[in-house]
Amino acid sequence: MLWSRLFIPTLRENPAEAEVVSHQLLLRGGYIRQLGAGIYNYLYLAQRSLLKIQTIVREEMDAIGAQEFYLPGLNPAEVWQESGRYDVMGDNLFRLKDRYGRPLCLGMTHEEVMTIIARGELRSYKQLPQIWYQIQTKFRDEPRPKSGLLRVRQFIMKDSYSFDLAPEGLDVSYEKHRVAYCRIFDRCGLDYVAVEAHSGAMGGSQSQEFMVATNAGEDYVVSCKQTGYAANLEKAVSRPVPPAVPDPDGDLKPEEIHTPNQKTIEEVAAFLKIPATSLMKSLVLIADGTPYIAVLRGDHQLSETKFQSATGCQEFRPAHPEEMRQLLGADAGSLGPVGINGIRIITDAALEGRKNMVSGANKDDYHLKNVTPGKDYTAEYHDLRQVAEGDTEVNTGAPLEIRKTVEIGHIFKLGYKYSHSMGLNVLDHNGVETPVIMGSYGIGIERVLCAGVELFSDDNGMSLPVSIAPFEVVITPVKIADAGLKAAADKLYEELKALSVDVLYDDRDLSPGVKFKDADLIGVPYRVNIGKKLADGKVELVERRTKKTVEVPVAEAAAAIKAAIEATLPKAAH
RNA sequence: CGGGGCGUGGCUCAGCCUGGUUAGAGCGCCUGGUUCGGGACCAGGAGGCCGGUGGUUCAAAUCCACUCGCCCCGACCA
Repeated sequence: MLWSRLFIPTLRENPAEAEVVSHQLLLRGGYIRQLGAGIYNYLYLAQRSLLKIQTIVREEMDAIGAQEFYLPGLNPAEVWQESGRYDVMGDNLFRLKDRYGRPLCLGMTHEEVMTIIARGELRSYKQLPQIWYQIQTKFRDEPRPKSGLLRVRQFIMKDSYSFDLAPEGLDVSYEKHRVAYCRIFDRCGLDYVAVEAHSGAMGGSQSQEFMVATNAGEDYVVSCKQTGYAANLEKAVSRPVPPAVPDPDGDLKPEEIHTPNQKTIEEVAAFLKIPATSLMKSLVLIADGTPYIAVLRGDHQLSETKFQSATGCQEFRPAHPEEMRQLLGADAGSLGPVGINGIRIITDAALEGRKNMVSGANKDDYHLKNVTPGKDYTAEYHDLRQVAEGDTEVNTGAPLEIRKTVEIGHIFKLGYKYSHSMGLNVLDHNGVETPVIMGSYGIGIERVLCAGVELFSDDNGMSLPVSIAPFEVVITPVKIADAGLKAAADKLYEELKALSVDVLYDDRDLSPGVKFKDADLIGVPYRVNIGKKLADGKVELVERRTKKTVEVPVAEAAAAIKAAIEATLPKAAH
C-alpha cells in the first residue's frame, strides 16, 4: 500500500479525552475515532489489525473442529425472556421496540440464540459433541464506558458454545478451547496468564480467564511465580500474613473495655496498643433482605464474591447505620459477634484457632477483649477474605503477586443452565431424553489489540507484534524526490509484495523525521530506511521494538525482511 | 445513580473570574519557493454562528437558568 494514498490520520498531540496508553496511541496513530461514549469508528489501520486477529482466531477455532456461524445481533425479547436473562441483565441490555411495538434487544452474547438453534435440531447423542462459534458485534449498555476500546458499548467478540452429552464430554470441549486460546494469544504475541475465575451469575462450575497485565485493566490477578498459581482476586486464596503478635494465653473470658470515640480498626488498635491483626472486624451486611454479620481479622478486607458464595445470595449491601443500631444496639465501630441472637454470623477462616482477640462490644464506645471465635460465639467458618499484598501461596508459602489486568478471553463450563431453562434435550443411548451440557467461550477482539498496544509501546508509539500489526514492514525512502532512492524503494516494494509480505510504502514527500515518527507511532514492526547508504548498495533494516538496526545489501533486503518476519510468527494449528 | 472536571478552527489550549473594538496562539491544512537521516524554513492564505436553548443587559465566548455531550473517580460490570 502506498502511504500517500491511505487515510492514516496521525495526531501529533494526545487528544485530551484519552487517559490510558492504548486509547491515546490508537487515537494518535489514526487507528480509531470516537463517535460517542463507548462507541468507536475503526479506521483502516484498526480494521487491518482486527481482521488479522480474527483470522488467527478463526484458524485456531477451526483447528479444534469448531464451526463458524453468523447470528443476528438483533434479538426478539422473548429469546432472552425465556432464559430469564431479559430481567437478570437489567440496564446492561440494550432494549428497543420495532414499529409494531414489539420488544427487541441487542445481543450481549448468544447463549440463547445458540440454544434455540440447538434445541430445534439436535435430537440425538449421535450428533454430539458440537462446537459452534461466531464473530459478531455485541452490545452492552455499560454504566460507564471508558479507557478507549477497553470498555465500550459496542464491540466485536468471538463467542463459541459447546454441546456435549455428559460432563466428561464438556471437559474435553473445554480443554480444547483452553489449548486453542493459548495458541491464539501466543500467535497474537501477547504475554498473558490463564487464571481461575469466579463463575459469576451465569452459573456453571469451572471457569478460566485469560488476562494480560496492564495498568489500564480493571481486574486484579493474584499469581505466584514459583508455583504457577494464578487466580482472579475475586477467587484467589492465600496464606495471610501471620498475626503480628501471638494471642494472649489462657482460657480468658470476654471483658468490656472502655474505648471512647475509637471507631476504626486503626483507632482502636492505636488506643489499645495492639496490632490490627489482634482485632476482629465485624461487618453487618444485608443480603437479599436478610442481615448477616461477617467477621474478619482487623487488617483483612471482605471479598464480595466470597461473601456471595458463602451465603448464596444474589446481591448484598452494607447495612445502613439505623439498621446496625436496630440489629446490634450500637454504631459501626463498636460492633461484634458476641451475644448475637438470630443473625447468622460468618467468620473468616483466618480466625479459626485464634483466641482472646478484641472485638466490638455492641455498645457504643466499648470493645471486648478476650474474645475467642467458636467459644464466645458460634463461628461458622468460610473463606471470606480478599487476598492482600504480602500474602503467600496456600500450599508452599511462596510469595504472591497482585497485578492489575485486562480480561481478553474467558472460557467456562455453563453446565445445564440453558438446557434446563430453554429445554435443550437429546435422546441418549437408551432412548432417554437427556439435557445437553454446555460450555461458553469468549474472546474480546478489540481487547486483544488493546492488550498488544498496552504491552508493547514506548514514548514514540506502539510496537505491535508482527502477527497483529496492520503492516509487517514499512519502506521509508529518506527523500522520495531523489530518483535513485525512489527507484530502489519501488523495486523493494515490488519484491516484498511478490513475497506476500504485508508492506507499507511511505512514498510521501515529507521530511524524514516526520516519516520516522509516523512509522514509530503506528507501530509497524520493521522499517527499511533507504538513504545515503544506498551509495554503498545498502539499506537499513530497523526493528521497531528494539531499535536494532542492521545494514543489508539492497538485493538481499526483501529476503532478509521475509526471514525476520517468518522467524517471529508462530505457526497455525492444523 | 453519587462525586469531580471539561465543551472556543482538524488537534492542544489561552481568553471567561472583572461583559465592551475585528476571538487569539502553537501545531495541522492550502499555494509558491528553499530544504531533506528523527515531527525543517521563508512568504502568502483558508478555516471558528465560542456545545444548544432561554434569560439578564444598550452590549454576552464572558453573567444566570435549563439542557445536551464527553472525560475521570466511585457504584456497577457473562
